[in-house]
Amino acid sequence: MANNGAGHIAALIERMGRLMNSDAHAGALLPVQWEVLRYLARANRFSRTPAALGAYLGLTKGTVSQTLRVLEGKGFVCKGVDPRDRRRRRLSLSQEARRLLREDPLAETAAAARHLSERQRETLTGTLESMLRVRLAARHRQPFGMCRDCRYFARRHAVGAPHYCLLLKEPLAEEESLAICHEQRPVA
Amino acid sequence: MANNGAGHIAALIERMGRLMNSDAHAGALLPVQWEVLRYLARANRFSRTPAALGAYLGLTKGTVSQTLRVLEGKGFVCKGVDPRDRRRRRLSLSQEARRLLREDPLAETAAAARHLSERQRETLTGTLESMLRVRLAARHRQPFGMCRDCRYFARRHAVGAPHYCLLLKEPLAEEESLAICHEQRPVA
DNA sequence: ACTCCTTGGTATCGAGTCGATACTAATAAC
DNA sequence: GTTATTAGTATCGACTCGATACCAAGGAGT
Repeated sequence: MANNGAGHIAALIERMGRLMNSDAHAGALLPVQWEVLRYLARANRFSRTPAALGAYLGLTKGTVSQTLRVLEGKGFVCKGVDPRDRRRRRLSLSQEARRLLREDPLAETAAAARHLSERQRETLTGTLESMLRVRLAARHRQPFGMCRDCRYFARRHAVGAPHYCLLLKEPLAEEESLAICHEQRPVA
Repeated sequence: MANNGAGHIAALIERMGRLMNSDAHAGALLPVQWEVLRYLARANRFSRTPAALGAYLGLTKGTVSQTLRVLEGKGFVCKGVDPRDRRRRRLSLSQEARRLLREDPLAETAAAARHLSERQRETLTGTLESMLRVRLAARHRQPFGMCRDCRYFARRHAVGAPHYCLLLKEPLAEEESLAICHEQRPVA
């Protein structure tokens, strides 16, 4: 079961997750609702859709639809329609949601990480990223990595825009190259 | 916000937690129900009570009561009464629950940890434990550490029993010294 | 064109979490 | 012996969550 401490590591992460879940009941939001807001704040415009959100959080589309309805009712999320594909909805955060994110309870966990040494933080980041990659691959889930680390990212390709996406054939702002993307495929 | 990568670490752990939550919808149980079973499997007899469970999971007593009622209805948990304090209930797992725990979805995460090197696992364990300690202390929460690492643990103290608890004044079996305890206070 | 199929999203249902509040019973403090 | 305090339950309302059924828009093949 817990051979080589692998089980212990899983238990530690789970306990941490529980604690964060307990933190996330703070304020006017529930844990998943915080996660939705965080995702929408970090995702680029192609990825701010119910489907991508569901893939990121590992939820069925029904659940996503319901949760978005609640957040829309609270005035944190707005839904528009994608002009290129009128089935898709484009999600965006309200100003109130952005204000709320400045009191994100995730900061409590970040504060605990700040007690580690610089070197410990670097190692921890690398190790967690490695575990996450393994886990996501095993579940055939998209990595949702950063746009500029993608094989379809072309730096300074278009005229009039800093960068360009070769997959979606759209110009990219500098800021967007740092956002996470639904379609991201890491460079081979 | 994400200074020194501390925010990134928090985001990684949260993402991991989400993934595990998604895993934990497997089988006949819900994520929290799995956590209840895991706790009851790891806690010593003094700690298998609704109050200790609530403290461990960070839930209010009402929620714990409700969740236990569901698990009792499914035949995974039994409730008895503590003869020393008839307000307390003593929880125990059924054989069926123990069988179920052999298919614990947490094993998926443990498998991902097994992809790390021995050295990486040791470092990760230490770092996570350190973060957890900081976080628990900040929330004034009990550590729920192992019985034998407690200041009230007396090795080979009693006659007829391997060990002894100086706080509760009860003999302890060898096996129990490895269980987690509600009252545990690490050695100074 | 026209069907067939896939994809993106919604509506509704039932089980269950979760905090809040109000309650009961057993113990502890004085 | 009265008065806290503590352990647990009961009930309520908001919400998550998967499952199922459904609808609309786009795509593929003929």
